[in-house]
Amino acid sequence: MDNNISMAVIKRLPKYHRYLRELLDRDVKRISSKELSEIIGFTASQIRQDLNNFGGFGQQGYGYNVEDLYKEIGKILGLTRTYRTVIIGAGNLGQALANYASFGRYGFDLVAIFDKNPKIVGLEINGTEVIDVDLMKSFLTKNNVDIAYICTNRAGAQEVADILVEADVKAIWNFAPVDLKVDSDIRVENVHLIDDLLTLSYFLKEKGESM
Amino acid sequence: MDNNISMAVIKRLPKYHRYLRELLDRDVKRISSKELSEIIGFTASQIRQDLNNFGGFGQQGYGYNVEDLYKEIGKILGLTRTYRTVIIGAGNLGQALANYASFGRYGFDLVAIFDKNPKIVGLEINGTEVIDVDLMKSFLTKNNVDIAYICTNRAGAQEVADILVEADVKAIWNFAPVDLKVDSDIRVENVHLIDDLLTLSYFLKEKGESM
DNA sequence: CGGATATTGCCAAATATTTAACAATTATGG
DNA sequence: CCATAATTGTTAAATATTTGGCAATATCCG
Repeated sequence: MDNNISMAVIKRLPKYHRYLRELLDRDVKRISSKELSEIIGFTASQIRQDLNNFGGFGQQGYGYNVEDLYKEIGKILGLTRTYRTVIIGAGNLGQALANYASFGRYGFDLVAIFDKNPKIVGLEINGTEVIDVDLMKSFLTKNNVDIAYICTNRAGAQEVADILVEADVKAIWNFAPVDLKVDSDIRVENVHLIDDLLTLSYFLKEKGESM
Repeated sequence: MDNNISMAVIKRLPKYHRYLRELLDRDVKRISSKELSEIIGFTASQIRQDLNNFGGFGQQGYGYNVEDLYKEIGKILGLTRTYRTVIIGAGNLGQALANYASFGRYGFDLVAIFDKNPKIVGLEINGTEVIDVDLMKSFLTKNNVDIAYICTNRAGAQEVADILVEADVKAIWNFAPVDLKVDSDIRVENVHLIDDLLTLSYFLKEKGESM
């Protein structure tokens, strides 16, 4: 249906979703591309163009119905169903993600956490059990898992990814500081937190300080 | 000096830095744009064009000296000095960031962690003391701080940001799920982790599953 | 040490993305 | 119920980004 939508547009959709949610919470019923433009920071033209990739959700002379648009974007983003997720690596980051309640609110259900540290295996983190990573493959084949969050260190990440691919997990959200190489029909989002810091320092270096 | 470099280029620099580091670790002395292209996934032409925004680092018939190029990109990214950083909010994410050793390796030194929870105030996390957030402003004015990582919840983030601006912090790395509004001469990177998940679900919804 | 080969830096062409403009349509207020 | 104002969807123009092509120059090897 909606193919050849540019990545630039897709990456803006979550932001629309977020701002519409906020408007909804403030009981705003309607909004024009011009008003939305002022709060979201895109041009009105871009907003109209973006939305029109998916359909004519607005009405001339009126604008967009906030609730309808929110729901439509939710549909486009695939938020009409739930996703089964697992975390691999229960270190600081893995635990932080496990405790992040928001993900659940969007329909991303955490069904298991895997770790190799025997001191952690068996514990519960935010209601989800930590399982020995050696049991991961058998768990994954028995339980249909959609998304895996890789929170291992650099060394373990590729090996984990290979198992995930074999077990037919659909998508990987990778926090290990390496770009994973996987079969092309599995979706991967690599997060390199350090990259953001380097962007900041790029801009900071000029504004000097202690030079 | 190097102004009007496009954001697209700047956002690719950390990736060059990362791959060059890896080549350096593998003792690779020289690399051509063509070879680099194969491992990093950009076109050779783009690599040459990107690098030429900052100077002619290569040599015809030879390619690029890995070590030199790594150092040059480090300079461009501002990695020739250290940056004083603080974390606000010692919840799961704040603690995860505090424990992330890599940041220190790049020269981002954590000098304080702030929290309002009296049970946590006074503790040390990875060698850095947790200080009552009420003392933050006075701390910031006494200690020159470059970058603040906001790891509070949504509600507290904007208030914290206002204090940071007043105390003349140079940059903010914001993990609270809100787009901060700040004075334009302070650099802000907003991280919305949930956005990545929504991008994944966007692509997953088509490939159906439990449909 | 010279010719064949490799490879950059740069410019131009091709694509992609964003912005502007406006006709068509709808709401709104008297 | 009509005239005015608002606002979309869409097309075209303007920008930005990426890719291709190639002269200039350096390496490499016999």
